Amino acid sequence: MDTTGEVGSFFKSAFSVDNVIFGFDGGDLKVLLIQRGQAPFKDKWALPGDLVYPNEDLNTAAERVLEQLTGLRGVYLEQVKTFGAVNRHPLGRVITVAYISLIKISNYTVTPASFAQSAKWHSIDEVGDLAFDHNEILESCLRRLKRKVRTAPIGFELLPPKFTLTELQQLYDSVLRLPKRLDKRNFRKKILSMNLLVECSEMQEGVAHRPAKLYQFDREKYGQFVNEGFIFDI
Amino acid sequence: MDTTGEVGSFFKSAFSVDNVIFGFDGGDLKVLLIQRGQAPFKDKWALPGDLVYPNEDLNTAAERVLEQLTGLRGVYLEQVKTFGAVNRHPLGRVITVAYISLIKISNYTVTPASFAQSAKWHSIDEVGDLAFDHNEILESCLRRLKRKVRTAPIGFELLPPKFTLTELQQLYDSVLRLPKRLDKRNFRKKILSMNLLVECSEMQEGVAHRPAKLYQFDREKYGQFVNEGFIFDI
DNA sequence: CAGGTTTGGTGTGAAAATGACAATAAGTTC
DNA sequence: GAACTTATTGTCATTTTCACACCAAACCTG
Repeated sequence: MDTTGEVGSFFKSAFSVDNVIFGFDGGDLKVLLIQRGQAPFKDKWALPGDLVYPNEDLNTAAERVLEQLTGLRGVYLEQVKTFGAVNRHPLGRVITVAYISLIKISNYTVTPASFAQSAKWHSIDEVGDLAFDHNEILESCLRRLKRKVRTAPIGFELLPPKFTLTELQQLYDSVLRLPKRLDKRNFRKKILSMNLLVECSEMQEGVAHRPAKLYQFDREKYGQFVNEGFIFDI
Repeated sequence: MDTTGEVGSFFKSAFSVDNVIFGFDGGDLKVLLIQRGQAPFKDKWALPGDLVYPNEDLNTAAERVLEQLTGLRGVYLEQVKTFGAVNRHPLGRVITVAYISLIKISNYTVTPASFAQSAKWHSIDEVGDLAFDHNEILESCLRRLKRKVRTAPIGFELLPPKFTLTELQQLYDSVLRLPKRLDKRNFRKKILSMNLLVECSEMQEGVAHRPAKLYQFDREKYGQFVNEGFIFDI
């Protein structure tokens, strides 16, 4: 970083964070979008985001945006990419840092923050034209999610603490969208062989068929295994 | 992105790009660092970087920094991560977008830009204390390189157009730093089985032992294969 | 030019991982 | 209890991975 000369003349820009909030409800992968209440792009759907406060870290800003919208704290958050095309924002030079967050959709109760006219879950392939360059941002984040879900145990962030193996597989199927769905027997073999899931004593309830066993992801064990060189891979 | 209220009050920040320029000379993996000529951090080694011009895209800025320093254009460039801790820059709020570039070290001839007192290749593990948060940035970029070199054919960007299989393997060994070096026979089998290398008619020259065959990476074939679903993996 | 030195180049077999495949079990509903 | 729905489980063929050692070809030296 160089600071020769008139640094001051450069301080005419702002930066924002935009948050691609993913959720999963057993069917499709979903994104939480807000409908803009003001110009520019009034009434268009957009990613939740905000300008970063002058004395606020980037991650903090992303956490804040998420909390204002959902009331949730301490959820999975990952910086993905920064978008800085000169004219991406009509009101000035604003670059934006895109984040992914993964939340358990059942924990979410509508809390539209003041800046959102309304917020709604959209199926990942029923997202229309978004404000700004948000379609591009969403694309990038989705690609990142697809890669990362196979190399790190982050899929569990989208499921309730206790889940069935079928639910877990459905999650992978919806995120990855492979030409062929995963094979049930092979999937179970693989995920169980990692020894990262612990069987709960309880069973699934309220279903009109044979109830499945519930499992939990063992975060501690995962930490140990990683230290021993284990690499998550599905 | 929200723009309610006094947008103007936020436009007091600047952003920069910092470029982690990797090179390989047959021995260690190297990074190109500059020694700062001014405060802050005068005389400290730092990543080459610069503030982004008001009407300049981020990628363009990264390309510019690279060209000013090395005279090279059109080389591999990848955005890695954005660093925005509030106090990372002593002179104001400056967030920086970190890029990796990979260059063929032999193409590089010292062209210290006006902003650099001097520029020098440093072995990746002989990098001392850097200015700003540049050690952290370098760490991130190195991690990214280690991952990416195994999942995309970017290693070739660090080698001359024609190279021997031994050189290629040495490159992987230096980048990955695995507990055990790669097995020569297995490595050659794997890389050749991808059908991405074409044998040149020429041989290695100027070595005091049996000269090796030279190979070239076939970028076109790689493009085709990717379209057919091929995934590079070493 | 012969012998020594250095790196280049090559194949096999055991073990592990992958991937395709279908029948029975345990509940629910009517 | 009959029909329905989803849960649960194992085998085998194929492919991939990984460990491992020797001869060949060129150069250098004396």
